[in-house]
Amino acid sequence: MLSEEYKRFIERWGSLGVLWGINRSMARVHALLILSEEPVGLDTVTEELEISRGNASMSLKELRNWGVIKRVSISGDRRDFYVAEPDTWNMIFSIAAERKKREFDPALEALDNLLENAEIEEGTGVHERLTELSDTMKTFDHILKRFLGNEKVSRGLLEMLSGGKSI
Amino acid sequence: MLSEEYKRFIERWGSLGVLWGINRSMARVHALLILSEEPVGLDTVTEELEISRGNASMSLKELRNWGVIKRVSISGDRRDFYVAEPDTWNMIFSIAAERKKREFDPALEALDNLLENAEIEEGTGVHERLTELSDTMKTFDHILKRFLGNEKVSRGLLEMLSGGKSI
DNA sequence: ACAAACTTTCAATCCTTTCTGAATATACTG
DNA sequence: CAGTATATTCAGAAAGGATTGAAAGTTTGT
Repeated sequence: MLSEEYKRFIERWGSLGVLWGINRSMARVHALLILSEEPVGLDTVTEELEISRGNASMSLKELRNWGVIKRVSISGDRRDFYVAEPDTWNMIFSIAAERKKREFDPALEALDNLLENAEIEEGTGVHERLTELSDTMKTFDHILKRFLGNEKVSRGLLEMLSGGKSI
Repeated sequence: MLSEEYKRFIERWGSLGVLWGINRSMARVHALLILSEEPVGLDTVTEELEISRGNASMSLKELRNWGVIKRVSISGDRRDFYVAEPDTWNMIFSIAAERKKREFDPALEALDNLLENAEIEEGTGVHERLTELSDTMKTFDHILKRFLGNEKVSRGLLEMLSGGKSI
């Protein structure tokens, strides 16, 4: 049984989930796992959050796809249990990587597609703007890839940067 | 009158908009401005995109809030016209800053709120995880602030990083 | 092989968000 | 200042997504 404060947090996290492109249920389930001392099973999720089994099951699956929770087994129990990803950097990187894949990559692709297929006259403002946008996004992409691709390196960089050294 | 290829792009950008937390109409309007050689007025938007005036007006307003389009005036014409932000780095930074504000900041706030109000016993796994998550997010926040706060510095860094130097 | 647990699917329903269009406000012109 | 062009707002309609619950399917452990 959850305290009022915990419940409030779960609801708040859930509302935020909508802004994040994951849905309310998923975010609530995630919050529940973050707040749970013990691994959590499907039944607990449905009971505490008052959502259907189907919804709970799907949400857990999606959260696993995002890499922010993990399945664990408890010996002597046949059921599946879940815990939030314990490494918070991992969690943040997983989210960032997943969102890049879903939101950024397709946009860049759409743009390059357009540049290839629509025969936009060179020298026009539109052509110039689109190529510039594509270039800028590619640079961004490049940086994100490096950043998210090599965890250890990134952490080092992050810690260094956050440590007060001027960029 | 837009070519088929342009129309396809606009629709594609619109679908992506949904993933981005801005809605389809806003994203379509944005795409239209990106593709337009000339400044675009409200009427053009409603006609090309076949949306209501109200929707077009709201979308333009929101896009201005995001800082990805600008209002311009054409002498001799009383109406308002709009163009896409011409500086693509600016555009990307605006989007990043806006999204941080909407998605990241409230999450961090919710977390710190919880830590303050719910008296979670120190030494428990939950307490440890929550403080660690908060710390990690604060580091992230710090970096993002620096990065987005000083445009010139960031650009320099970006260009340097993308220029092949190993991190 | 059986049973317990979990997953998937899907139509019906509920809830949210988006869009419309008329009403309202604002700005410009002569 | 009256009249007209333009822009914005907002209540209600429409569309779109999420959730449920039940049924069918799958996996796992004994």
